[in-house]
Amino acid sequence: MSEELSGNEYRQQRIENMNKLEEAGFPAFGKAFERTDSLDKLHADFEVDKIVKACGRIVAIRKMGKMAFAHISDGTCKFQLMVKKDLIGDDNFEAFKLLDLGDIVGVEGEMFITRTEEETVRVSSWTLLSKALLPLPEKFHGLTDKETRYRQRSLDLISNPEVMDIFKKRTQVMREIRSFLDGRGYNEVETPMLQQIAGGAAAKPFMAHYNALNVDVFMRIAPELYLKRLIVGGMDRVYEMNRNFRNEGLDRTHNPEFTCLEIYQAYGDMRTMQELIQSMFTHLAETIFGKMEFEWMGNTINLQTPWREVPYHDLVKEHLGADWFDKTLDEAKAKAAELEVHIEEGADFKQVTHEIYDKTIEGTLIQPTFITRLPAELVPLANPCADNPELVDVFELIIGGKEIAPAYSELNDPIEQRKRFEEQAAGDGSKIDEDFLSALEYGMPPTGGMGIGIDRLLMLLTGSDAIRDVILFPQLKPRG
RNA sequence: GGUCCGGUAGCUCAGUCGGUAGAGCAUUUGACUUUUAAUCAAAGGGUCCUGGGUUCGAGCCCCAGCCGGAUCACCA
Repeated sequence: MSEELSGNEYRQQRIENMNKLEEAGFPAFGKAFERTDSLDKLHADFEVDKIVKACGRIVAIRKMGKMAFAHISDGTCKFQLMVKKDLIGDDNFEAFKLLDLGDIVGVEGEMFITRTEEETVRVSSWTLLSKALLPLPEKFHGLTDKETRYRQRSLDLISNPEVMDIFKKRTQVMREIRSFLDGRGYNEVETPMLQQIAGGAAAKPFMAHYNALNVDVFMRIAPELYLKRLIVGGMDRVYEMNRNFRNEGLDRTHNPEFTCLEIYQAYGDMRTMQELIQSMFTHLAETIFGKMEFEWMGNTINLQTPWREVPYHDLVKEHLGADWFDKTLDEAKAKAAELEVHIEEGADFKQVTHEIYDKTIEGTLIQPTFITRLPAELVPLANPCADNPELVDVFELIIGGKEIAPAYSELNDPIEQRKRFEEQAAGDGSKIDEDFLSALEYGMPPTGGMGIGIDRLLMLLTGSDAIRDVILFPQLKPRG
């Protein structure tokens, strides 16, 4: 309440200024303005004495007796304006002095360079495009309160250029991913977000009700089972990059809706995906960021390929000793206790090993690393390795100690697939996607598939520590 | 969910031992034709997150709650 009341004082003053401006012949909310170019382009094509039309939000203003300087910003960059009373006349100058920080204006004038060597527009006429009734955050420190930044992203974008930059990078990355994949012959497709069976992953779904059919539907947790139907149908290379929804916790690396890129390639396998992701990531790093080294969460990460590849068992032996897989269950549990890793009742040797891996090994893999040949129990939807049916032909890509992308040589045996679904569903037949299974029974070619968490990739590329810094409108609790 | 940290002017932040609520920017008024965190002079602006409690007296201490952050746990 207090902020609204005192906010109203600022608002009241601005409304008074607005009324005075309107009396002086400056309507507060103008029409479309045909500018010569955006402010970054005006700087790029700067020419002394060139007459230009520019527009933007006033982010700084220095008024003097008979002249004034201001900076406008349009989200690309800033540009300085100079307004002189003798050039634009008394009335226009007095009206200009009624402008407030945050107002959006359009100006016309010739470009020149000031004594302090700043490219500037000498204003010959100006128009008010939109009056700002509320004050902007402070110019020097900007807006730093994280809660306000996430809740009022407009303000965040206005006052923090580095935030604008991150989201422009996000746009570029997504565009470049599409053009990279399109160039390699992959088809972008859209599959259902509303699904009657939420398959393709193990996660709690969001639910909704579809009135027209009178059925409950789920927001998808993964597009996987639909993309594989397309592989069966003969779309040999498909991808989808869009939102998944998971009704689970929310923290620094999890948002309930997140963007995932899933790629499938018929007649390929996990190796196909391994080549693809290395080429794609280095391409993004080079073309958009112009570098291969990224600072992320206190580490320097080098994306130079080829990336390290290590079979799961070798990695475990590296950290836990060459004789690890000769140990007994009790010895393994003792080691877990020593490492302060909590083990559930009834865990077997493989589960103990994986728990230790999860808690103490994965986080140490800072440089890009493919973990391959995982135990089949850990990965239910992958084909076994040719030389060992207990292992599956997959990789998990770890960067900065975080899982960035899993890839599989996809399971295409419908009988085995049904068996695994039945184990997963634990007796609840309504959870088994029969339609998908019958698609598989028509025959799915050997297929390589991969999922990439786009938000986490962007965290890495932009050096962001929190997923909320790469999602424009992150989920927050309603204000109390 | 556990633990720890935070919430004070529009914004960024101070606030000592429990004793009249502070600064910078922003705002208002005045001066100022090359400023750029403009400068100079003056002024106004507060439900100290909410609700209880202790006390003669609470921004400060205690309890409960709300929101945010960090971290651990859970969760493919």
